[in-house]
Amino acid sequence: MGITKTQIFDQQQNELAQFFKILGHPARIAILQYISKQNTCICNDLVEEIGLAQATISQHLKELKSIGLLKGEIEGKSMCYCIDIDRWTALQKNLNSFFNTTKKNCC
Amino acid sequence: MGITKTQIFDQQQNELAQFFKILGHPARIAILQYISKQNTCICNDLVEEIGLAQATISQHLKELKSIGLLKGEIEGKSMCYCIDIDRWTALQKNLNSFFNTTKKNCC
DNA sequence: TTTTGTTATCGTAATATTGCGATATTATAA
DNA sequence: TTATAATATCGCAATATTACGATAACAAAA
Repeated sequence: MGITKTQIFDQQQNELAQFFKILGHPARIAILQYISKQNTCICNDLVEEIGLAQATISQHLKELKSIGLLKGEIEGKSMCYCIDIDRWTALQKNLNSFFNTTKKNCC
Repeated sequence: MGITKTQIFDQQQNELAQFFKILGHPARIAILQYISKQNTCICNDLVEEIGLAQATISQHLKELKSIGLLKGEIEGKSMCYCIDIDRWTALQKNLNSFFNTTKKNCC
């Protein structure tokens, strides 16, 4: 066992859970917060700023990219990772929609 | 390794990540959605509705309770699990605050 | 008191995540 | 071309999560 039974849930539930899951790590929260403070972002900065190994940071960036929250552009010999505003806003809207439609009380 | 280095992040980052993490499972999303549709909630219903074993559902409920999203009241010989509206609203506000303060673009 | 129904907890197996060193890749600089 | 610097990927070890059967706990009904 141990495998999440995604097949018994619908696409909306799986997608929503996936977004939440990716955001559910303090390093990834910290990365997003740090990037949003900068005008440009280089991974190397993050290694010093966050305090995790370069390989680990790279992995977290990859996951944030996987849900479209970050987009990376090659800039010289380093990478410029940026928050994708359109995606960011869409995600926020999505989450709020979940919160607003799922809150009726019962007892 | 494999242990998340919570000590290198601040409380706000860890808490936020914890909320996201708990919401990051389709079964827990489905549970919240189902509860919000009902007027009362009994765990037994959930087992049939969601399609996971009773022990598994109970575990997911426990996690949702751990961040205060659900409160359970004993009602006869079954449990009435409800969404805690105050907590729910506070959490939504919290997440929106994160989204609003963390979105400046760079490139 | 005994039975019955409901939920919680324990123990365990399967899988996923986290983190890092080592190494590959890629682009500029020398 | 050969360094050099930045980022990505691989492989692995440690830990966490997911799921479930078995069983405990507990309250109402018989």
